[in-house]
Amino acid sequence: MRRSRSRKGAPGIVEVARRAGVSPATVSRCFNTPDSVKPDTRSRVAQAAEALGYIRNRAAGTLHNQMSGSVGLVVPTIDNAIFSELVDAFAKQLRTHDCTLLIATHDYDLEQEVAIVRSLLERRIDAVALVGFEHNAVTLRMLDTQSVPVLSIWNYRDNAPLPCIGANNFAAGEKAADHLLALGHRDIAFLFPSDGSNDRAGDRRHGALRAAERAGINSPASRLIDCPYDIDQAKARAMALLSRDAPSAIVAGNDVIAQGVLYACQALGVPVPGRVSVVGIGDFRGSAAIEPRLSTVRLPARTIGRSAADAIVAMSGGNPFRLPSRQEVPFEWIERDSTAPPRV
Amino acid sequence: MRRSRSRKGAPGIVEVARRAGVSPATVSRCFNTPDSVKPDTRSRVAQAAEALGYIRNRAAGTLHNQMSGSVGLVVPTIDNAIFSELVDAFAKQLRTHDCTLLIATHDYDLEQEVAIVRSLLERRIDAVALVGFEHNAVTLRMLDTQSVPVLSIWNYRDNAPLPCIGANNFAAGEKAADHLLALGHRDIAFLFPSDGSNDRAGDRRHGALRAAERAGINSPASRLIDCPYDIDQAKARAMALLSRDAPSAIVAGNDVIAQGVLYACQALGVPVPGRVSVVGIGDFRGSAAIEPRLSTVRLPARTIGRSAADAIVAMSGGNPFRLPSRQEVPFEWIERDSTAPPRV
DNA sequence: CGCGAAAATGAAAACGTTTACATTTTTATT
DNA sequence: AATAAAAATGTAAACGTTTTCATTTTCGCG
Repeated sequence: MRRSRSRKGAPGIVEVARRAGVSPATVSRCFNTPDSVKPDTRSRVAQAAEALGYIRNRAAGTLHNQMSGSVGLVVPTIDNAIFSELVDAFAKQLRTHDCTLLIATHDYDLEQEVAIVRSLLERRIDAVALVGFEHNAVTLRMLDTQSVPVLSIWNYRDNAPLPCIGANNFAAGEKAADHLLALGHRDIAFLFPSDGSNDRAGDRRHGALRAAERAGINSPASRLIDCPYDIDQAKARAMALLSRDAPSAIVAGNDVIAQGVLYACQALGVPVPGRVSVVGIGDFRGSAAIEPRLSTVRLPARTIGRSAADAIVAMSGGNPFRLPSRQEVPFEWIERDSTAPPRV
Repeated sequence: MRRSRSRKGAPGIVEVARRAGVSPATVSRCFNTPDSVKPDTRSRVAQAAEALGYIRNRAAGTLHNQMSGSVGLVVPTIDNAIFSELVDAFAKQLRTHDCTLLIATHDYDLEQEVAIVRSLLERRIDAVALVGFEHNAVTLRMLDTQSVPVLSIWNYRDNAPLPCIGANNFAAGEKAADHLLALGHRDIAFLFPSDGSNDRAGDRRHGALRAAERAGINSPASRLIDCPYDIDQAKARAMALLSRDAPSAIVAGNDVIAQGVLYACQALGVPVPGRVSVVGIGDFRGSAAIEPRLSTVRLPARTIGRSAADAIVAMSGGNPFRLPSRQEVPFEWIERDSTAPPRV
């Protein structure tokens, strides 16, 4: 029994070259710089490649010129409406650049992230996109040592420590709270995850709280509720809150939480927006369909995903101008039916 | 200005070898077969690698032995609760095997799938997982020529044309309908996507219809409604249906559709399950929280994802026993609050 | 101590491309 | 038609590992 050798009998560039009656170099050029080969030769090569079922081996090229044509994407999770839209858009746009996507998730565990990034680096990805700004120092150092461009996606800050493309989560949080305040609400509860490694949630929460303060409201601890991005837990937390001492309005850390809150209201027979107003952040799939239709801050996940893909391809081109140092993608307030002035 | 050369100054295996005072071969062995090197040497090497910040280049290894340590996963989309759980579990389990995931989506377009698989093959993935059984012949031929193992995931059939791991979607459809029939419903509407390339949905639909037939019900065309896996569209379709001529029960092609149906009922003030019973298929995140809590057939996405990851790693080991020819993962009927006997 | 076997290591040849450079062919210009 | 310049192609040397085979070191045991 021999070793695994040439993938069974799959032909290489030299077989194609032989069949087309040219040198391997010419075949290579047909794929990489087609304009540099005579149309006639080109078609002979194409025909030979087709006949042989040739599929080039990018690993060989990668070895030679350090470009793999793949980029890495590291997200906390995709098992959640939060990121799936972003990832989907990113993946699709990447394909238009003939670039493949290596993806990995770490469940908000930054230790895992280190291992993941190392693994991506071993595969010589051309660039990597990470969600948010909170990262292990080791992660960042490795990336730097290997001089692999990094792009932080999803969140945006004026003073971001990394090139980034995303929405201003602080402002989004402000916006959500401001809407409620403008309607006249004074007793507002905030349901946000507190996870320290989640800077997006942190920014939103700070933004919302800042808005409340600005309006002269000092929220007691009982109005600041810790809640993960999980619909079941959100529903449970909201039911506890509502059956004890319902506020007149609730700001949810994202639409998943808002959805849980809405279900809690239904379960308890609390009218929305009659008795309680609810705002979300994100505008996920389904937020426009839920009853009552959810008022929320739309974070343009697809736009971010697409721009990020374009940017990362540009960055990985070895381009010295690591282009989009920072790009803020605007969000939008979407008013629907889950908010109204407080009962007097 | 030179070409891109050795990634800036990132050290290679020979630098590590020099620093540790051993040959490159020994360094290589430290990573691949640590037991074959003396503990003392091993630690010297580890130390040198650490000091230099060495990250091995798998492309080089791939070139040599045809194993990349990456597998491909091709799904229609991840922008949807349907697959995100599956993909997430698959990705996580793969990491436990120190294997990376190349992912791509084709939006139910089998032409795209061909291009995607070619692109994955160029990166020399060790195996590839595809969703379902419907694939372009070219796709399958390429895979065969390159002798790359394929695993079909998500759906299961006794006579599947490919090794597969998944749930029996036909039986799941039967189960959903049977529950309604057992409750005494005779006027049932079916909301399913009809997309020809979606064998999972097709199987479910056939299963549900078969169950109805078996009960002596011959559903008129007006009860067979075409509906994509999209919550907004499902809601719209359901509103049209309910406001015209409401059936006593609805089988939804999956939980996303069911969710839309439930929202439609709320929007119209149709009591569930009082006036209309609704069953879903899938048991997605949120189906247990929605009001009324959705009765559904739980398809164990995470279990499938995990098993599929294990299986594909086993298959890519060059193992001649392409192990799990077919593996059926059982589903489970989850009865909650959206179903009841018909009003008399 | 010495011997043979086993374990650890080293030397060097792959692996399948890409690309700088050399060479040949084509084209444009006179 | 001759020639210079441009375009097309070929030659061969990388790229950074892994692995076979050969060599050296270590070990067990008489």
